[in-house]
Amino acid sequence: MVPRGNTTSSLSGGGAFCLLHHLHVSSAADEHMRIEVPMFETVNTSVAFPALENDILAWWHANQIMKKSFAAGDRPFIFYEGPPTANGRPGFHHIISRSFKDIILRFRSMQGYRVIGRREGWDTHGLPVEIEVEKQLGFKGKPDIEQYGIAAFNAKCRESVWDYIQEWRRFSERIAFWLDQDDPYITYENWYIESLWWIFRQLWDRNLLFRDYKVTMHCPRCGTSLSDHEVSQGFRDDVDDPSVWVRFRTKPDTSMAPHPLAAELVGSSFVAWTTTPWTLPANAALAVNPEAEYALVRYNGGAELTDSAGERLVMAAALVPPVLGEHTEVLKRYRGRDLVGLAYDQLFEGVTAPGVSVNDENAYHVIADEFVSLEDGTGIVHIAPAYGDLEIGKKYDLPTLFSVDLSGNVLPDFDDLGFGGMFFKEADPHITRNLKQRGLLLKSGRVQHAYPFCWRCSTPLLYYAKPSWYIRTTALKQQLVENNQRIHWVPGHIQEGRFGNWLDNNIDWAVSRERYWGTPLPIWISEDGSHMECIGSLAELEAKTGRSLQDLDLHRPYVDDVTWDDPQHGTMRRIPDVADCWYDSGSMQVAQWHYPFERQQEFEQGHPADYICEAVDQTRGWFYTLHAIGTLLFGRPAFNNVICLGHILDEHGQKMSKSRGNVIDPWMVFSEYGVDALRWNLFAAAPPGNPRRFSLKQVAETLRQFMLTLWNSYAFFVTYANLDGWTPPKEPPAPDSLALIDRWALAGLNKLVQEVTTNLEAYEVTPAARAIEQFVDDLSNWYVRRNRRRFWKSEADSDKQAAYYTLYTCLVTVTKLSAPFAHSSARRCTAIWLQRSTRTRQRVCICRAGPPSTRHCWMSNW
RNA sequence: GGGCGUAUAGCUCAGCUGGUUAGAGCGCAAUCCUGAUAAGAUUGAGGUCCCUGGUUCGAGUCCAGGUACGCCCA
Repeated sequence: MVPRGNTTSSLSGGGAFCLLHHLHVSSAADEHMRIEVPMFETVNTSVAFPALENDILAWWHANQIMKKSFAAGDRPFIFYEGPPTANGRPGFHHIISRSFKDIILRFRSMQGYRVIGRREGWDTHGLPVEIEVEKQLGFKGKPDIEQYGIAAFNAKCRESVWDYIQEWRRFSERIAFWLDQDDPYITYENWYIESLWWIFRQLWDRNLLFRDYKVTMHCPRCGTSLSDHEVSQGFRDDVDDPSVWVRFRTKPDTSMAPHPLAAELVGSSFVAWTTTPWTLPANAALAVNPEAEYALVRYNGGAELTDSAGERLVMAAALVPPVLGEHTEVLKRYRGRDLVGLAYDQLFEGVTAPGVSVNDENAYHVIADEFVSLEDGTGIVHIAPAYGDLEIGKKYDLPTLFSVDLSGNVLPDFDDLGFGGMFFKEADPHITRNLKQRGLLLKSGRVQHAYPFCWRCSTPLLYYAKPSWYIRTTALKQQLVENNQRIHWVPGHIQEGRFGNWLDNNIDWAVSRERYWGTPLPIWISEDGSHMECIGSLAELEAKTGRSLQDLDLHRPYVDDVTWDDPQHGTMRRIPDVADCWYDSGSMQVAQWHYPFERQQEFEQGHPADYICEAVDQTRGWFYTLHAIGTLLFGRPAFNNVICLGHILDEHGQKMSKSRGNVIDPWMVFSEYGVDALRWNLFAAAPPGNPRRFSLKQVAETLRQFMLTLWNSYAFFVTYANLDGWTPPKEPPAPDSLALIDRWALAGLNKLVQEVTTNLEAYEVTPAARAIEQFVDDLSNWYVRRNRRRFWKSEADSDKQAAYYTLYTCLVTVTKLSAPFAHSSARRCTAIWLQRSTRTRQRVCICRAGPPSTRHCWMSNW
């Protein structure tokens, strides 16, 4: 029979007790009633762990164990919960991160710490949410949203983030991950946003928040720039793209002081290579490497040269053979810098941004710059400032010309040429054909290379020069690097490796998004564009407008309606941008307390975190934004210890994904094997930093090899202890009354306690779990087997007492040690020990049972 | 193209600062045991420690180059 005591009452009234031989109940009226109850609750060897775990869950609920546990402890231990978004279901990988979070927190609780920050956190803003709602409403892009109305759209977003909240809670509870549900931090709350504004204001005041025209990766479908970490998630190798070599015909120089080479190059062409024909109408210059050698060659379309055949082309000398083949004749050689200033005929009529007049004096000339490489292409680079070459454009004062708009469609100016209005990728062949018809296409082909796509919607991205807001992280790069040295990383190589390298190559953080559902950037700009203000609190905004804004929803569109008149600069209006949602989550170190407006003490006590844990994909996500904001605001790291988890793979080493159909349903595992076996397997099977091959076979094996071995060791003990009416002695027996093998077991136990404690304190979970496994194996298959006769014999001599004492001590201690790992079963077992040994019928939560102790005499005397 | 990581028995993994004949569990074969066991004991089969070169008296371990895979960056 499975023990089913999910309440205290079932323990006293359970039928199991009637089976015991020594049970004798005298009159209830008798004050000195002798109840020879069995000391230990009987243990069923055919235990069903899932049922047992559910009983424990019910008991937790009934007795508010979670709350009691949160309130216990004195020394603070700070944890930051990385907020998930509840608009998707919790999956298998969440079991790993939540289990690795939980084990450290439980361990620290048992050591007497009070865990701060053990609360739910919900990441509610951002493109992922918007995309989900757009899908739901059948939208294709931003115009649909505008038409639908921002207010209504954002209301949908606000709802949508709670779609799976109940499932998340059920899930977290089932895997025994305790979070305070009554005090969650939610990134869309006004109070949370106010803290985010405060941070922006701090950065603003220190000139760390700025606007700049920079080339961003722009998703034409989502209508927004993507941050680097978003872009990086969408790179695809082997993207098939056009590869075209284009003739740029030299232009006769009719000026007063003609270029020295102009005359001899009349009638020849520069050859440039590109994989993005759609940028050619935006061409503003051609760039050569100043030091490289260029050649004027005669070329006859690849055919053998005859006396007068062929055209004359200019390109890097070293690249002539790979590009043009062997049938060429070099007529002349030049240094790159000698070509500077030569003019060429523009391919298309350039289009400037509406209302912008540009100086095109410098356009359509050759420039020279070190960045030009000779590794591929022709050594002559086509420059389109608007689509990636903005820095060069600035440097050489080139006009910024456009060929496609922010929706990715070719501008209507090109309607006459037949490709106006086309999506830029579709326009490629039309542009190529146009060049061919005009004799400007030297050759074309296809190329496989890496190209970025939107990580959400798989639309090819555009490099696009747009005004954006940045956090100037590069200004504190040195400090970012130094603070990283103070963080304890598990596994250690992340520190110098992945994270360290990322910091070494730090670039400013593009923090603005031209979207709707997010934290509005608290920047107001005057009508004439000459004056900007950053608002750091609601009170400040009220002061500006002179009215109460207590009922204002700080989201768009409501916040956009808040304006005021500046006496010098006219009406101040908010810029339309919202914040990158990584800014929201990275700021939780401040905003989860609504600091500095409320809960100042909790913030001060709770920064930095002692411990965080997420998967390796957060290196450039949450780990980074936490670190960046911590360093920018407070000059110190935001966290001191971090376990960085590898990804979960299926048993064949393939990534688990819906499309592959190899996703394991967590609930199936819970009901089949139970959470404890699963958790134990995750802790013990492989180090957490490695990618993890997972199979159900492994869980089954953990259940058999470890869980049941431990359980049955209990069962053995309970069976005989109850038969003998054995009770734990108040004082441990003298070491010399113990048999050698007893002392061997206790010494091993002693070592185990130290090993597990040391490892968990170093955030090394796997060695700790493996040590327990080894000990349990030794205990069951060596100690118990060797000593069975001592428990069987009828006389209750000191030898028997010693055996009971030894086994009891080992089991109780192992139970405590394993409580942070496999909480339900451990707690279940502990209930058996503790409640009976103290003769109370109160169940005691093992987290509050105190840490396991070591006895030095065991170490020295066996 | 660059960075980080991984590569040890059929499978999952140990092998610390170089040091006898490279280990464990599972799986496999045989024998035994089983009065807590979904167990266990003993024995056995099973290894080019990814490859190549180098340092060394000695390399799974250190160095260089390469291959494959994973993740990240461009």
